[in-house]
Amino acid sequence: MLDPQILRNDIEATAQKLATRGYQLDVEAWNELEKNRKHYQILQEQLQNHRTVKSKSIGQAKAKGEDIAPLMDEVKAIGVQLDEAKAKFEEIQKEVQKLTMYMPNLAMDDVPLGKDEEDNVEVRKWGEPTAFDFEPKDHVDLGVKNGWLNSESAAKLSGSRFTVLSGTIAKLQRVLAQFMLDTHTSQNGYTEHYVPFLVNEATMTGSGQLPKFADDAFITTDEKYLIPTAEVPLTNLYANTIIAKRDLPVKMTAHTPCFRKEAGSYGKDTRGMIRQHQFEKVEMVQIVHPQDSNQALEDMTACAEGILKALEIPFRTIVLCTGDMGFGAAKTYDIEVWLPGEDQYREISSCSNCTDFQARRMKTRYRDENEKKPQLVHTLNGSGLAVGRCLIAVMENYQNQDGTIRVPKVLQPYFGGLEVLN
RNA sequence: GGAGAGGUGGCAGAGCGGCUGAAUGCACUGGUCUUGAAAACCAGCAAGGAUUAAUAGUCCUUCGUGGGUUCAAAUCCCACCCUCUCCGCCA
Repeated sequence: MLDPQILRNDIEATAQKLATRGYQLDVEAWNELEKNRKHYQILQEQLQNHRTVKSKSIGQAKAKGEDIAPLMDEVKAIGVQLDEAKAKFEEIQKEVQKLTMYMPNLAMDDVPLGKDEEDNVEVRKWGEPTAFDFEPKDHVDLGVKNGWLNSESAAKLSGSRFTVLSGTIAKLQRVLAQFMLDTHTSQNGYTEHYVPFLVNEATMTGSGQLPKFADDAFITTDEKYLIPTAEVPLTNLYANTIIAKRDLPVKMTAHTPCFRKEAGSYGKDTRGMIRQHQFEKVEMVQIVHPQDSNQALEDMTACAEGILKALEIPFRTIVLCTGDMGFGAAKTYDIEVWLPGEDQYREISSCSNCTDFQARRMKTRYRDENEKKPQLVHTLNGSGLAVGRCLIAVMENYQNQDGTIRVPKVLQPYFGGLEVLN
């Protein structure tokens, strides 16, 4: 949610900024709505005040043994007016809510302007696309050939966009997640958490998935949502909380499955396990002082990159343009890993600074002795990394001509020294 | 799933129709005392919102959530949610 103050006092500039993100705000209609809001809010509060004052005088009159009948009639009349004003105000508030809850965050000034992924800008590149002296296969061919990967079985069990992993590849995925978690907790200062995979509506709203993206999430019969990312439970751990300034920054990580309907991507990435309804991810979340969020984004992105460097897999990092960023983000870096099977870079991590956008929805604040009131924190989240896609990246980059896969050096201890999977 | 108890400020905990945004204690902040600290004593200390140039003042809201009764609700009624204890079931 945006700061209501800027929507009142700086509507023109805000509308322009929103436009860079593909959100068209009808300024005239907004101003009209805002005018009404102000009128009815003031009216309602005044009537409320009148009633309270009069009601109290009834108590006093009664104590003195005076006749209270005329006073009671008067208060009753105020009550009727109040109910009317209240109803009107609530109606307006609902409209305001409807607009503000669907407005994306504002982009930071250094985010490149653009319409879609075509306008994203590469900021750095690590390594060169892996060279092979044979024609590299993609993860599907490698997986099916070795009995590691089976989408027919998954379809039988569940439907499309699911995969069954078997044998050493199933273990490789587990090991990758563990390696990531170990790295973030022992080297990067994150605290590991185990969190619920089903959350309530308030939690999904706090981090921005609802109400706008209801169609992307799986909902259970008792109104719980399957988490689309661990960002949701991790960030909301601090919903409705005032954090002491000395406890910032909070750095959390978790390994969870993620569930997504992929409603908007029919026919896209249907081959293999690039885009699934269920996938594993290690997530990083930071809650920081507003002054520190820019630096925290750089640090977090470096932590995600660090995993790929340790695995020795080539990647590049891009900064998303205004039009391609997610709803709650003010600035986002995507890390794209090289996939020989596709002969292109594919997203494996997305690290975002959400500034105070989620904090305002969640009411997450920090207390500074120098400030009179608690202030909103900034929140950040980033994949560190998408485990399923990382599995693909290892398979494709570490493949041998005979279809076996070499184990990256840093993972070998997890396999008891094993160097090749077959 | 069944029975019972309960949800009040950062925490603990009173209040059970108007004088209660809420006693008291702890924690926290400032001060007195002290070489310094502790103790003691004094003072302060909820959040959100509207208005406003204002972090000045004024006003509104909030005692789990949502409804209801009433001139007036933390306090009475109803529904729901959550927590705890016991029983049942179960990895």
